[in-house]
Amino acid sequence: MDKDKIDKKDHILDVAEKIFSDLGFDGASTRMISSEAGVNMAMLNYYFGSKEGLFLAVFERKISSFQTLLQNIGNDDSKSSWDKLDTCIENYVDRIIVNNCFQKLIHREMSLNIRWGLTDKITEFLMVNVNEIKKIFDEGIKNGSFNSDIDTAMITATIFGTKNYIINTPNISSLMFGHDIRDEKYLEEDLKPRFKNYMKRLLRAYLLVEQHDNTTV
Amino acid sequence: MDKDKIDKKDHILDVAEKIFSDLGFDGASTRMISSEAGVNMAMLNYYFGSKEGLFLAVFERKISSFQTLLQNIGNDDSKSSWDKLDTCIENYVDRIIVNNCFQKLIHREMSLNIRWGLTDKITEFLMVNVNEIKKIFDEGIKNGSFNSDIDTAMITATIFGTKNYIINTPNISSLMFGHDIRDEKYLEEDLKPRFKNYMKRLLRAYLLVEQHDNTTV
DNA sequence: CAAAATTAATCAAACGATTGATTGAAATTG
DNA sequence: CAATTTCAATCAATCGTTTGATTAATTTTG
Repeated sequence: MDKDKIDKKDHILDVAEKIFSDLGFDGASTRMISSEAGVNMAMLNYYFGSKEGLFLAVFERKISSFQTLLQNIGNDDSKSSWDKLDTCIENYVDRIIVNNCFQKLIHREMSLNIRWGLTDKITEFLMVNVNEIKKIFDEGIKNGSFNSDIDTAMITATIFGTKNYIINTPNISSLMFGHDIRDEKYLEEDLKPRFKNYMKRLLRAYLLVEQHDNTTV
Repeated sequence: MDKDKIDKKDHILDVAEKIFSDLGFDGASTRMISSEAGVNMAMLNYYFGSKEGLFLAVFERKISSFQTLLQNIGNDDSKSSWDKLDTCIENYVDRIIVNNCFQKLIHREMSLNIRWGLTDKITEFLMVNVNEIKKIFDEGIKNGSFNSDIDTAMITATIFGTKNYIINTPNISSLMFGHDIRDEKYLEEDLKPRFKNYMKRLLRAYLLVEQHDNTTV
C-alpha cells in the first residue's frame, strides 16, 4: 500500500540521514546506506533519482520538520523584546542541540559549498532563524529596550556561532567544559541550561552597555 | 638538490592544501592534486606515503607555521589583563581570517571526526589558542580585572565561535552583513576591524557586568 | 466475474568510471 | 657506477548508476 511505501522511504531517509551525518556526502556510499536500510541498492535511485537526490530528500524532510516549530514568536505583541529574545534562544537551543549530528552535516555542507542546490536550500533555511532574531533586535532598538548602537549582525553571529562551536568541535569543547559533551545526560541537564543562562547574561550585558543603572528586566 | 626536493614537496603541499580545502578529503583525488601540481601521481606516495599522509603533512606544515606566532603574550607582565586579551584577539583574527580556506578545512575535519590521528592533532593545535585565552581569563579574574563569576569556557566558545560562524558560513554571513565576505578588500578593510571592535566591546560588557543582579546559577 | 493487460516494486548482476596504490623500468643525480 | 628520483602502466577495489528480469498488485477488458 501507499502507507508502506511512505514508511519505507522514510526508513531509508532515516538511515541515510544518520550515515550522511556521520561520514559526510562523499564518505557515505550508496551501498552502505542501502545495506544498512535493508533495501536493494537500486531502490535508492528508483525512489530518489540519484545519491544527491537522496541527500536533498534528507534535507527537505528535516527542514520541513523544523520549519513549523519556530514561527510567530516575533509577532506576539504581548511579549517584551527581552522576552521574545529569551524565548527565541530557548527554542533554538532546545531544537538544535538534540539534532547535533544533522547540525554538523549542515555546517559541513555550508563550509564546502560545492553542491549548490543544497547550499542554497540550507541558506534559505538558516536565514529564517537569522531574520527572526534580526527582527527582534530591530524592534527592540526602536522601542528603546536595547541600546541603539549595537552591531546586530555580529551579535547574531555570536548567538549561532557560540552554539555551533560547542556542537561542531566536541573534542575541543569537551576539554573546555571538562566533560564529554556528547554525553546526552550532561548535555541536557548541565550544558543546555548553562548555555541559555550564559547567553541571556551575555546579551543583557551587551545590549545594555553604558546604562547599567537600569537593570529592570 | 635537497633544496629543489624541499621546494617540490612544498609546492605539492601548497596545491594539496588548496584542493583539500576546496573539496574536502574525500572530494579531493590524488590525481587531481598531482596533475594540478604538475607531478606524477606516484610522487605523492613516494614523498608522503599515502593520501592520508599527504593530508597530515599539509596540516603539520601549516600548524608549525602558526605555532611560532602566538606564544608568550600571556607571559608579558608589562601588560594588563585587558591589554593581553585585546592583543590576543587582534593576533588571532589577523592570523586566521586570511587563512579562511584552511580554517574551514580544520573545522570540517573536527566535525567529521573520522580520521582520528588528524583530529587529535587539530585538537592539540586548537587547544593552544584556547588555553592561552583561558590563562588570560583566569589571571584577570584573580587580579580583579574581570568579574569573578564569568563563564570562561562559554566566553571562549563565543570568541572562536563567532569568527568561525562568519568564516565558515559565508553564504549566511554575506547576507547578514550585506556584502560578499569573500571579497578580500571588504574583509580586510571593513569586516576585520568591525569584528575586533565588536568583540572588544562585547567582552568589556560581559566581563564587567555588574554583580548586584540575581543571576545565581 | 474472470481473463488479460498494465503498472509499480524489487532484485541480482553488471556497467563504465574512478579511486588510492604499486610496479618496474627509465632518467637523473652526485 | 650506485643511489635517488621520476615516470608510464597497471593493480585491485570501490564508486554511483543502469539494466533486464521477476514478482505482486491494480486496472482494463470481454
